[in-house]
Parts: sequence; structure tokens; C-alpha cells
Amino acid sequence: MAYWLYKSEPDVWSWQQQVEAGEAGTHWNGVRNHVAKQNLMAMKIGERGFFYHSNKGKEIVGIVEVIREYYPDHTDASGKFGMVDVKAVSPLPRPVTLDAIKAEPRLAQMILVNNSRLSVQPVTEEEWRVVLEMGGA
DNA sequence: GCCAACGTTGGC
DNA sequence: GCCAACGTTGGC
Repeated sequence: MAYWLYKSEPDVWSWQQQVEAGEAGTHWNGVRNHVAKQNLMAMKIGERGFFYHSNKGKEIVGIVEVIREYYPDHTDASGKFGMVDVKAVSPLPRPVTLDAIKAEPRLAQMILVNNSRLSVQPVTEEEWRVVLEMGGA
């Protein structure tokens, strides 16, 4: 069971909107990066990931779950990229900020810290546990 | 196939 | 709003 992290600018797509989408969830479209695509392709139904607000907030605010595996992204004219569907599972009682992540030695290897531009990232099991703990979950 | 130029992302 | 880091494009 793998863990993931999804980044979104709250002005474009926020955690609140994800929550309002409810059980039906939404497609995570718009990925146009091949490394991020590889991550999307590796996702299995039921796998969970963090929802991170980039630019504004800069914090992990909630947990989402994959409800549909990789399929073509109809918004991609080139036909090269795809997407998965995710739904909101629960918020983190206390959002975990980028500053807090950087200050935590056990999270020093997180891709979020080392390659901030990758929009869909894998998270290790330990990183997952540490962030949950910091978030009060 | 290399690499310079350009565009985009995202932290600051 | 700036700019560093990264990806992509396109000329050679």
C-alpha cells in the first residue's frame, strides 16, 4: 500500500472544494509532467494521499483516497497524460505547514522539501506516520 | 543528440 | 513581485 501527496493551489482547487465534491470525488486532471504521470499510473484504488496547499497556506490540510485508477485526461489535447479520481477522506485536525516539515528531521527526505515543483509525489510509510502524528490525526 | 532559450512553478 | 529550479522546445 503506497502513500502519496497531491499539490494544489487553493485558488485553483482547494481542500474545501474537494470536501464539497463528497463521495463522488473528482478527477485530478491537469498533470503535465512525466514523473507525476508515473506516480498517477502507479496508484491503486484505496490508496491514500495528503492534500497540500501550495503558494497560499503551504500546508498539508487533509487526506484523500484514490477511487478510480489512471485513465486518459480529456483536457490533454496531446493524449499523453491521464489522471485518477480522488475523494476527500478527512481533514488533518492541525494542518502541517511546510515550515514544520522542514523543521522535522524525520521528514528531511520528503520530496516536498527537495523537489518542490513535483505536483504528485510518493510519500514513504514513515513520512506518512510522522505527518499524521504532527497533524494530530 | 546537445544545449541555449524560454515558460512555468512555487517559495520567499 | 522576484527569481531559482526545473522541464520543454527547437535550432543546429
